[in-house]
Amino acid sequence: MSADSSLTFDPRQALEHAASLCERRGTRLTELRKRVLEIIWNSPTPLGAYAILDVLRDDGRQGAPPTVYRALDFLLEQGLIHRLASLNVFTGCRRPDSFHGGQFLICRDCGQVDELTNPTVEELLRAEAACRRFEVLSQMVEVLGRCPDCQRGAKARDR
Amino acid sequence: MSADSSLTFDPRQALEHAASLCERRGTRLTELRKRVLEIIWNSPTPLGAYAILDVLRDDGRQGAPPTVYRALDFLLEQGLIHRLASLNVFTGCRRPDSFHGGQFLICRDCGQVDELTNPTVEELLRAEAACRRFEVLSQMVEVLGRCPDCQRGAKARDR
DNA sequence: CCCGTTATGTTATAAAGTAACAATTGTTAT
DNA sequence: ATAACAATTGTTACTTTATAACATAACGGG
Repeated sequence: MSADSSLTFDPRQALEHAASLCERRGTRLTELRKRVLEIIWNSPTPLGAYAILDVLRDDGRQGAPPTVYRALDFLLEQGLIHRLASLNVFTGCRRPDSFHGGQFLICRDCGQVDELTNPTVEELLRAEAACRRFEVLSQMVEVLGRCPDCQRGAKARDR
Repeated sequence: MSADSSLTFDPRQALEHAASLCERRGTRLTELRKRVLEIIWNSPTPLGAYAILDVLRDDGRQGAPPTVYRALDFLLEQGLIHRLASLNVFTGCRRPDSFHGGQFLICRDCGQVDELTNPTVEELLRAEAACRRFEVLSQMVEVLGRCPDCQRGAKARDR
């Protein structure tokens, strides 16, 4: 029952956290950027840029792709979201305080994502890079598979 | 000077290896598929689908995007190539015998790629997945950074 | 050789991302 | 306050990446 403040799962909490982080850093979490972050956090599964754009338009706001991509770029720079390259989607970061490479379990069937934070993996990769004199800028780990729910679902259908 | 048969670096060797693998498996490495694999292996850096298509057209062969994507799908299924999701490019697999998730060091500046094969990383991720009852289908690790050459280049330019 | 299967050709279109410039808003210095 | 500058957002147009759908051709076992 730990209230680990370094892990965020609740949209509202994530937004507050993001706001205070940006304030501390002197960067501007504008209305648009905040709204995009909110849209991402409100979604049960990661969203693509155009899905986010659709929600913005439902808001009544005008917008085109660059509107979204610029907001996403900002949020990525601030480490508030991650991009899942294998799916071209974006998901809220649960540990926005410390910059880190993303590690994800991605369900092929339902699209839900679980963010891992295994420091050993990160260190091993850093070590591999170091012994090749390779300078690491970012890491990303994406494990594709099936979540427990979807395994059960598939088994049920098999009967 | 080891002749480690499990590691392929030479295009010709890779093609022969691929051919014998497919024969053993009863899958068909057709002319087109073989040519696409050759194009990928001949390139010093990973290629995008449309770059491959350009080479095919230079060959005089007719072709459209599906031509390439279908060949790539086959090669991916056979584990003969990997896809680098962060760059939308494809690179030859150096260990096509054993199916495995890709682990790559990708140079941001020159685009060159080094394939890692760290079993501990793979095991750690499998363990993380297992304790969450997550069934792993594939893994991908992409470390973005700068290769030694490009670090030197940048430093030289800085002077 | 016939027939079902697999592979390739072809056209069209969807989806993802960016370039370039205009308009607006925020910030700073006077 | 307000001019001047910087940062953000709006807008149009376009590029790159990928797939759907259907036609044609090649292959492989009876």
